[in-house]
Amino acid sequence: MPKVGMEPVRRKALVDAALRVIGDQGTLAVTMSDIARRAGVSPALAHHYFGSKEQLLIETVRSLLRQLRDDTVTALNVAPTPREKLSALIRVSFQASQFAPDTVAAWLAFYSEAQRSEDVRRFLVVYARRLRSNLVANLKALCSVDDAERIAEGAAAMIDGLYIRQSLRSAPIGIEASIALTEDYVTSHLDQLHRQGRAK
Amino acid sequence: MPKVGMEPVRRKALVDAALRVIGDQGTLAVTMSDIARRAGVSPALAHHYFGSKEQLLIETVRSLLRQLRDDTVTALNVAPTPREKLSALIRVSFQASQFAPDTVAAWLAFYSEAQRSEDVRRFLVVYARRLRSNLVANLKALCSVDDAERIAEGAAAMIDGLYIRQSLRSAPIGIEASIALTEDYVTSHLDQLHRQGRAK
DNA sequence: TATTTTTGATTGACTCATCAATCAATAAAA
DNA sequence: TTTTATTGATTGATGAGTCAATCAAAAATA
Repeated sequence: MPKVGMEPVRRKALVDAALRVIGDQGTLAVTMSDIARRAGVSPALAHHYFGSKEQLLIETVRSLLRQLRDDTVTALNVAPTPREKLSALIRVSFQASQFAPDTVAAWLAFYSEAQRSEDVRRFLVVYARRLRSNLVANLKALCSVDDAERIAEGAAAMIDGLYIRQSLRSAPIGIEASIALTEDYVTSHLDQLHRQGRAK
Repeated sequence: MPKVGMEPVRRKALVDAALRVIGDQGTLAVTMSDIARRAGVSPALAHHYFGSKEQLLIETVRSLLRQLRDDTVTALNVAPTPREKLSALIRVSFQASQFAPDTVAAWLAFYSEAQRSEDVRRFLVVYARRLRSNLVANLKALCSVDDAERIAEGAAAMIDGLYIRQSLRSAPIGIEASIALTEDYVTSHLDQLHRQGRAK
């Protein structure tokens, strides 16, 4: 069995397994055994490569965020105009992979963990800032900085809120409806500024 | 010490203590000992009255929701017109007691727990439905049912989203700003319908 | 009124299970 | 042979839940 060069393979397998287990159980209170079993290795190996559960969890948030960032960069590159970039940002937030019940559950778990772990909190703050600044940057092309910041704040809140409500699975809102609602928010506010002669 | 009729006193003290400890630590993974200590009794007594940790936690969500419901009823009674009732609903959501960091942390923890506990989930679904139906009921007086449902969905999402973002304490949005953003959302959409002649 | 009995309140000590973390041992490649 | 990968076995800590025993108020009885 033992082959050389397994480290990166195992690390990735363990991080992926962690995300799946966390999504499944909807909590960070999963055991190293659960994660290791899902990754097909022994718990001891997980400790060997990550040192501690905390560290594995941190790598897991990091990985989730990296995925989202990469998707965002790609989507932004494809969209030509500021207005289309705004739509792209919204679409990426609700894309299937992000909006799947398991992923939503994992996000929620990380938000909760951020109350305790300064490291996890820092990562989530980075995500919040990035979304906000992407929105502001493109809104600025369409209205004043002040208005851009206000609209960005609202849109970001609406995106996060739709996630939370998705997590309850009571009246599943659906990807399309979520996108429409957020698009509508942005459009409606930009239109309003337009009528008031405050748009660019 | 032992006096008769302590049961209701202890139950309340324990539920209150649970909420405080959960808010403090930002997680439901608190020990019965922590809760009992905060309530000034032994862990055994907590078990005696609630049977299990799960049950104490359920009573705690129930209590949080009851508080919110009572505040909502009061606020709605004071507001005379539908439009003012809408403002009242928004204001209650962000009132100081609900928006305090500890309370926000507790809400988040419960949302996360809802992924596991069907009981907790049910309570949160009730909250979500109640907010939605209160919003719809008053919006219906101002626009069509379809529009009312759409706007209610958006406003509810925005409220929940502002909570989440509050929990990160990165760029604290503040009570006033949160209320303004949500008010703005409702006003702006109602105005839009008005211009399109779709308002009542 | 004085005494006994009953009952609710309360806890310390204990059990049992779980889990993160460690480590010594093994196996395969280099 | 040295290094890397891997695990089974073990440990130490923690925490939920149980239980038998204690204490004092209240109720019943004399």
